[in-house]
Amino acid sequence: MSVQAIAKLLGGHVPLGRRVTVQGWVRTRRDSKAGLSFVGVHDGSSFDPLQVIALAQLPNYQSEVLHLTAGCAVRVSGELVASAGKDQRVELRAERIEVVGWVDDPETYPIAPKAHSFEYLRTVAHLRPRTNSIGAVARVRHCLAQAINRFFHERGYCWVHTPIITASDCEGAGALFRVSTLDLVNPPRLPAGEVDFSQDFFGRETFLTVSGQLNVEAYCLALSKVYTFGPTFRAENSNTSRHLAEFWMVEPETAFADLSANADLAESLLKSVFQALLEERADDMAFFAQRIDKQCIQRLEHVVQSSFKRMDYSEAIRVLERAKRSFAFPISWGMDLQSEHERYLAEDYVGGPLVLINYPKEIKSFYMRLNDDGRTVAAMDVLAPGIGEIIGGSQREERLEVLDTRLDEVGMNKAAYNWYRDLRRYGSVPHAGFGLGFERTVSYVTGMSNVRDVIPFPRTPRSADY
RNA sequence: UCCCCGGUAGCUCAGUCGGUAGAGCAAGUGACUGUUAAUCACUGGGUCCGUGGUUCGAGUCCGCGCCGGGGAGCCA
Repeated sequence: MSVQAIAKLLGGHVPLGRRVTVQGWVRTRRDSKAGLSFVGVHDGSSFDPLQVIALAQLPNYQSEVLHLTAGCAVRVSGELVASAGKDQRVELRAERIEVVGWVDDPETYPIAPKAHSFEYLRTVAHLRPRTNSIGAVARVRHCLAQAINRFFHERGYCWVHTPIITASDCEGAGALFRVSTLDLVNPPRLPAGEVDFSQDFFGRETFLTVSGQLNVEAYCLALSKVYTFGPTFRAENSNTSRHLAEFWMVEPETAFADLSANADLAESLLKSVFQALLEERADDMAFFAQRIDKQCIQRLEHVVQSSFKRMDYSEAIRVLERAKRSFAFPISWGMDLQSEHERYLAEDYVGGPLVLINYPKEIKSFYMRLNDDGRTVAAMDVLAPGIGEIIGGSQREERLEVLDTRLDEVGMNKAAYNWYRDLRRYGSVPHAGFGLGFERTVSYVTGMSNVRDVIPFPRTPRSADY
């Protein structure tokens, strides 16, 4: 008897009357004095559990089946039949139920068949994937990751595995996690007293990467279309529903592309993966729409159908200055937008995703291409209603002299960027790219309001359990 | 890091004026039933976050600390 994924059985891919085996964990058990029990079995392959009919004639009915509780692991063999109940099309009429693993103490099993707060579930991160919500998030996350890789692959982009350990802070700012094998208590020191990193593992100071961008640019100027998709680390003391110390980021980089092409790519990427999600995970999305965020499906459908509004930073400032409502932080040209401004633009003024472009150079990174006006750079942020900045990117400065001037202006050490500057000396071409926050994307599509609940094991300040 | 709010049963929470604690859900037992967040009855279940203080007496008031949530900043 073949082992089948429950998704296959519920999806109608196995004919009625077939004898099959399923393996999974008990979600619920309901007993009927008519001489049978209903056991909801879940294996993670789909949102819905499979209803198993356990007749009292089973040899272990009294001794075991009647003691099954949420979380017990079972292997069930039987015949797939049409269901007499109304909430499912098929069910499994058990001929044999083997209890593979019991739950020690049902009273204290952390995942009771009841509603739990997400705050609580974070404290049992090793068991929370057994819940409806977190299980659905895991499948959605996988679906999006696959869709992203497929999107780029189909367009000729090469997935580049940029390093996790890096020697330079590629943004020139932001806190990094140090990577070191030195003795923290008694490190080797130079005569002047500073720590002697030449004796460290790599012979120099190293950190966990805050972005794969600089490295992927090197591959972009050889393979033309590339992207990274991997973990990223920021040691910022950020305590919000949108920040993690370890998160995943997608960073495409396209040679011979300008800012407009970059924005086009961002837009078609989001549309493509949202479309894939709606098609492939309708079961999980229906759950999110029912229990988490009523708008989530129509929001995605709207994004897929509409075209993203593009707006110059300067125009956005004019819009904000004209806005009828008042802001806690007044805004004027040259200032970075506050969350309230971004929210107003995306949620109230546009009512959908918005691409803001051409920011003042002073508030953006050194590698962004200087526009002809001399005071703005070819930067772009994609703002999504409800989540804020979901994508940040730019056309890169491909002119060495201009790049050097910018490095000097921000007071960065040019020598540390020699290999990056080399790219501008040897066959430099215009190129552009962006970073898509993967957790923010999962959060946006599911309506899960905290990114800590859309990554399997969240890392945040003072929290790295599990 | 800053500003607010919170920490009481396995979970979600209530707890009045300071007088040693209660509900719902979950769990256990029983009844009932092709059930499906089943229903009904009964039962068990407490380091009131920690620490110091005020008081005859602290879940309750005060100080400090820890943890969590919302917002802000940083950003993806």
